[in-house]
Order: sequence, then structure tokens, then C-alpha cells
Amino acid sequence: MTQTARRPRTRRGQETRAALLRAAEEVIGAKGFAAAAIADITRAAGIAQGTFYIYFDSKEHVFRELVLEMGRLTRKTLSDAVAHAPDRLTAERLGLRAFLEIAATRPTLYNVVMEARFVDPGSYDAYFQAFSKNYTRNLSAAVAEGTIRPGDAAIRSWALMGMAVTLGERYGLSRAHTDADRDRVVDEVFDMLERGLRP
Amino acid sequence: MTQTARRPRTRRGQETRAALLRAAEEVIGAKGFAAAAIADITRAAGIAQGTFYIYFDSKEHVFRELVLEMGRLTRKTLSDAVAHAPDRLTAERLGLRAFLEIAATRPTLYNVVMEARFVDPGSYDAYFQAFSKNYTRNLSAAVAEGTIRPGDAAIRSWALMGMAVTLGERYGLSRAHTDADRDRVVDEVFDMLERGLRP
Amino acid sequence: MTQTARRPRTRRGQETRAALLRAAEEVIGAKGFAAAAIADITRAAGIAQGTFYIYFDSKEHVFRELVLEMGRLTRKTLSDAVAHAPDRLTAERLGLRAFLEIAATRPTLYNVVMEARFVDPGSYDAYFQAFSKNYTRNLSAAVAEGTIRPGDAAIRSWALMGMAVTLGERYGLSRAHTDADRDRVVDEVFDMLERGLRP
Amino acid sequence: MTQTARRPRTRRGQETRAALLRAAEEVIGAKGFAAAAIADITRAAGIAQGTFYIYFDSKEHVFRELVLEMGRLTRKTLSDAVAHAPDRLTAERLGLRAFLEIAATRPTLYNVVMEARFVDPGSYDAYFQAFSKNYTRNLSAAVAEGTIRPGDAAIRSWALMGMAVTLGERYGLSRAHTDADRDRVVDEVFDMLERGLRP
DNA sequence: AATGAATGAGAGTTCATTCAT
DNA sequence: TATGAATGAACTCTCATTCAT
Repeated sequence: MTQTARRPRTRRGQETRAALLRAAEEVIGAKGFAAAAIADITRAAGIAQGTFYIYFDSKEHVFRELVLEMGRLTRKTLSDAVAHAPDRLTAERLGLRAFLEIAATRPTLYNVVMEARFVDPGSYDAYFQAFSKNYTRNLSAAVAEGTIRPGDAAIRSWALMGMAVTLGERYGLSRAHTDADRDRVVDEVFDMLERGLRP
Repeated sequence: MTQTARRPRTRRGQETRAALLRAAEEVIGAKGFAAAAIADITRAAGIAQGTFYIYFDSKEHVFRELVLEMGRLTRKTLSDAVAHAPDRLTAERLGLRAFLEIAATRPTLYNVVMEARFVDPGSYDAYFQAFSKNYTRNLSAAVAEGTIRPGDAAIRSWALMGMAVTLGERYGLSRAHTDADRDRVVDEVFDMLERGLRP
Repeated sequence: MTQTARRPRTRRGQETRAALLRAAEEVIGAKGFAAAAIADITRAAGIAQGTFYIYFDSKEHVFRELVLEMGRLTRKTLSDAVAHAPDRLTAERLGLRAFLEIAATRPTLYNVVMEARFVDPGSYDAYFQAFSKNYTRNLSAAVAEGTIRPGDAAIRSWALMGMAVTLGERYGLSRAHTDADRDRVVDEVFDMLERGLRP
Repeated sequence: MTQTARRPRTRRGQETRAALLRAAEEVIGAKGFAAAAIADITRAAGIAQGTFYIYFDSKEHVFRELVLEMGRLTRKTLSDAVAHAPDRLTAERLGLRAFLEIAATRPTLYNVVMEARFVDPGSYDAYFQAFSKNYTRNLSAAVAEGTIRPGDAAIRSWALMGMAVTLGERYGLSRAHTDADRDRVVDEVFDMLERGLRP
């Protein structure tokens, strides 16, 4: 008869749950999963410790929700960013730029996804497999329509995602870099990607 | 402050310390830092729990040692692999191949470094900064001598390292992939990098 | 830093905290600080081990609280005892008598303060400095009004406090001595103090 | 067949044992019994940890030896100091002065004896009972020969010892006080003791 | 829906002591 | 006699989770 996390049925409940999610993002994203105590989260949310378990089954549970949220956010942001791209390569460029922007804007959420590899590999894999799948489809299409040179789309997708992730970490998360820096990063990287390293 | 980790003074001590390092790599690399208990490590090493603290100050301490070890290993492996490369681009290709091989051969150590971002950011940064520095120098030299097209070497180094890291994760760690797969990955990726995506 | 001892917010919490203080006094006063395990204290209080840390940050923390409590108790008891003394010397006598009574009545708390010298020198010093200050002021006043012979009040205060403490230990703590014994001790000591040892 | 502490049979053994005693006094007297680790002691003595147990059965064992040593030292020092006293009261005065000197000269050993109350009550009691016994005998004799006014010698002995102990702590141990301070303390205290507080 | 107290398993760490050399 | 490694019991403290109100 143990109680299990419910969906909020009232306005107040919705707000509490939302506050918990924000607090969890903040705390976990800043201190890391292990160092983040439920007490830290509820304190940050300004509610009692017990309340946490009304909305989430466990610490892992909120964590997973956050990863899913980042998935939705990334998908939405990228598809918006790419919506009016004139061609595939430009779409890629805009996608990378948008991704760096996410890292800069939501650094804690970004951290959460990265840590998922160690905290909840399942959702980590799901996150990246989803992107890879989509990415691979786009790249294949681009090849098919002759926009880019032929090549293994899956491998390329992982290579490009790896780049994006690390660039997000270095030039997005870091408070030391500006929007202009990120613009330049995208330019440099796409110069390399489009035209290759050969002289 | 009362006692601090000693360097072993006898043969036996050296062996014990080494056994602990191996066990720590195994256990932490497999279960993750948080889930790995000191008891797990000493059990794996076949020694008493207290013995751990003769050689290491804390769990973080062994962890840091492992990251350093991975640093040495990577440096050595890559420099060996690249030693007889005819030109810069080939060197890069050999370097990536060797890196994937490390991931395949020492997956647990690989995991440790990746988790360092969350467990001991200092050593994580040190690890990658060192490689970036070296990488950047090589890329600059290549530009200078006309082997590759001009471009920001630092940004390129992070982009390339990001690729390598993720490819190591996907095609190196995974038991599902073979040496041949890794060869192909390197071919594909270098095709893209050298000649670019443009048709 | 993640969590810190709370002040209880409910009746139940207050009772639990109080029970812990009593149990700590009992156990630490009886076995000594080092030998007293938190588990002993919580067992004596009839609660779970973890509950201790809801109300106290550490073993040192309860210990300090006990020393403070002894400070309050002693101040209150002595000032009550002395309230209606007709003159300074009588006040001193009543004060000593009351002090011995405290030792007899709260032996464990008495022990705690004595051990504070080794466990928490800060609170030990605070305890005695406070008394010395007060004592010194009284002695100075007595000299000023001609009730006692001139002499360095600070030195006298330490000498008299030293006497009191040791007599409390020998004739107060010990179950072998009775109230009558303590009366006699006070008589003897004050005979010496008032009239001196010279024939 | 467990090995037990032996008396040293060689010159070298004697030196090692002596070094351990000195180191134990230093370390235990400075950090307190609980905080002093055997490793601290052997490190201070410049010998290996295991060697400790060649000469002492346990940590308590060295501690007890130190208390005994302090007993011998105090007895010797006081009896030397008092040897040529012209009368009983002067002897008391010289005794107190010598005692303060011990505190100033051997502060760590002094601390050890004080802590004995909590670490090894048996030797603590033995230490003070021995002095009280002797003290009581002297005071009785003084009364008998008319040098001091009649009064309970045992009670007086504890009162006077209590004074001495606390004065030793405040004016002897403290590096803030000088020999001159201690002279004055003795003067003040004996003025009070001899002539009484009454105007 | 919310609160705050309570739980108790479990983790890291210390250290007196023993052992093999 | 001395060494330094090894042991393992014991202890403090943390924290996810549950419970009563």
C-alpha cells in the first residue's frame, strides 16, 4: 500500500512539482547527482522534505525526468532553429549554433544529461540514440539528394554529435565565452567540415 | 593530518598498491564512482579494507591516480602510434585509431576519465587541457607547413577531441564492435575531415 | 554543509532533543567522551542513531551544549543560594556549599565540564573565565567595602575556584560522602579561609 | 604466546624506550590521549610503528608510565624544594612554588596527569591519594606542634591541592606568565592562607 | 497536499594491535 | 631489536525514504 508518486491534481500541486523540478535541475546540475541531497533540493524549492516523495518516486526519478526534459528542449530548439534553413548544410550549422546556445542558457540541464551516462545509462542512451537516429536520417537524405558527399551517415552522426557535445562543454557552459565566441566556433568548425582539412 | 598515504617501501607494499590500483580501475570503471565502495575494491584486491588507506588517502585519491595513469597511457600510446607517420594528416588518423584502441582495451580506465568530469573536475580538465595543448600545437604546425588549410587550431582541437571521445565511447567501449569496425570508423571520419562534406 | 542541526519545530522534536541531551549527559558523564559512542547515546535515549544528527552536528556539539547547560545551572544555583546572604563572606560560604551540592546532584554533568578541558578547551575556558570574572568582581567589591582584607582578587578567585572544583570532585561526586560531610567540609575550609592557618 | 612488553636488555633498547616515553609525553600532552595516535608517537620518536609494542603493551600502558613518572618527579622536586624550610608554613609555600615551576617546565607531563582522570582513573587517584596522604601527615604534624591552627588535615589537604592544581594550570602552563608572576601568585595565596580573609 | 520527524542501512575512515621478515 | 605491512573492529556521519499528523 506504499504511496507512489502522483500526478498533481490541483493548481497548487502543479506548482509544487514544477518548483521541485527546477530546484532539482539547479542543485543536481551544480553539485552533481551524488552530492545533491534530496534535502538540498527541497530546501532550494522552499518546501518540506517529505513533499518530494509526493511527486517523485526517488532521486533517480527526478533525474530521469530532467533528462527527458532536456530531450524535449533540444528537439524543440533545434527543429525551430533549423526550420527555415535553405539547405542541409546550413541546417547543420544552425543546429550546432542552437545547441551551443542551449548549453549557454541551460548549463545545469546540460550537465544533468552528461552525467546521465553514469547515473542512468538508459536515459543517456535513449537521449543520444534518438538524436543519432534523426541525425542519421538527415545525413542520408542529404547524401541522397546530393547535398553532401556520400559516406556512412551513422558514423558521421556520432562524430558530429561528439564534436557538438564537447564544443558545448567548452564554449557553451563556460561563462568565459560570449555569443560572438560561439559564432566564431561554429564558423571555424563548419569551414573544416564543409571544405575539409586538405589545403 | 595524523597519517597520510605512504609510498610503499618494500616489494610487498608495491604489489599491494598496484593490486589496489587495478582493483579500483575495475570496480570504479564498472560500477561508477559513487556505487563503488572501498570494500568492493579491497575485496577485489583480496586484502583487508584498512589496507586501502595505507596507500591512498581517500576514494577520490585513487580516482585521481587512475586519471593520471590514463593520461600517461594515452600520451605514450599516441606518441608511439604516431611516431613513424609520414605526414600530419596521417598522424591524426593513426592517433584516432590508437585512441579507439585504448577505449577497446582499457574500457574501465576510459570510463574513469569520463566520470572525472563529475568526480574530480580538476583532473578532468588537466587531462583534456594537456591534450588540447599538444593537439593545438600540432595543428598549428601543420598549417604553418601547409599540410592543412588555415583555421583556428584551438577550436579544431576541441572539435576533433570531442569526436574522438564520443567515437571511443560508441565504437571502442562497446563489445559489439570489432577492430575492423574501428578501422572503418577511422576511414569514414577521415574521409569527411580531409575532404569535407561538400560534394 | 549540506545539512545542519535544526531547532525542533514541534513538541515531539523538542522532547526528542531533550531526551538526547539527557542521554548524552548520562553516557558521556559516565564513560567519558571518547568511550561514549553515539550509538550508546541514542540507545539510552531510545531512538534511532540517525536521529541524533537531526539535532546535533556532531558529538562535540552535544558536548558543548552540555557544558553550556552546566554553566547556566551553576550560575542559577549559585545566585539563588547567595541571594539572601547577609555579608560577602557568608555568600562565599553558601556559594561553595551550593557548588558541592551541584556536584552531588549532577555528577555526570560535573564530569562533562571537567573533561571539557581535553575535549573542547574553548568551552572549558569560557566556563571558568566567566566564573572567575564574576568571582573577581565580588572579591574586589568586598575588599572595597572592607569586608575582607586587601589582596589580588583575580589570583584569589582562581585559588578559591581550584579549591571548590577539587572539593566538588572529592566530596561531591563521591557517593561515599553525605550532605553532612559536605557541610563539615565547608565549615573546615571556611574556618581556614577566614581566620587563616596561623595559630 | 603473544609477545609482551619487555624491559630493554641493551643500551640501544634503553634509548629506544626512553625516546618513546619522551615522544609519548610530547604528543599525548599536546594533543590529548584520544587524538594521539601510536603512529604519531613513533613518528615523533623516529622509529617504526611496530617497535612501540616491544616496550609497551598498549597505549594505556605508556600513559600510565607517564603518570608514574610525573609522580616521581613531583615527589622529588617538592621534597628537594622543601628540604631546608625553617618551618612548616614556609615549607608549604616553597612546595606550592615548586609545583608551579613543574607546571611551567613540564607542561605536557602536567597535562597527562590531569587527563588521567578520564583515561586511567586508577593512576589519577593513586597520584593524588599519595600526595594527599603525605600532605595530611604534614598538616597534622604542624597542628600537633602548634605551627598552625587546629583543623581537619585531610580536608585541608584536598583544598590546598585543589588550589595548587588550578593555579598550576592558570599560572604555570600558560606561556603568558613569567616566573615573577608565579612568585607573586604564591605570595598572594599565602597571605590569604596564613592570615585569612577577615580584615 | 504538506510537513517535519524518524529511520536505519551503509559508507568512508581511523587506528590500536599483530605479524612476517 | 627493528621494521613496515596488514588487519579488522569500531565509529562517526549521511541520506534516501517512510510515517504520523
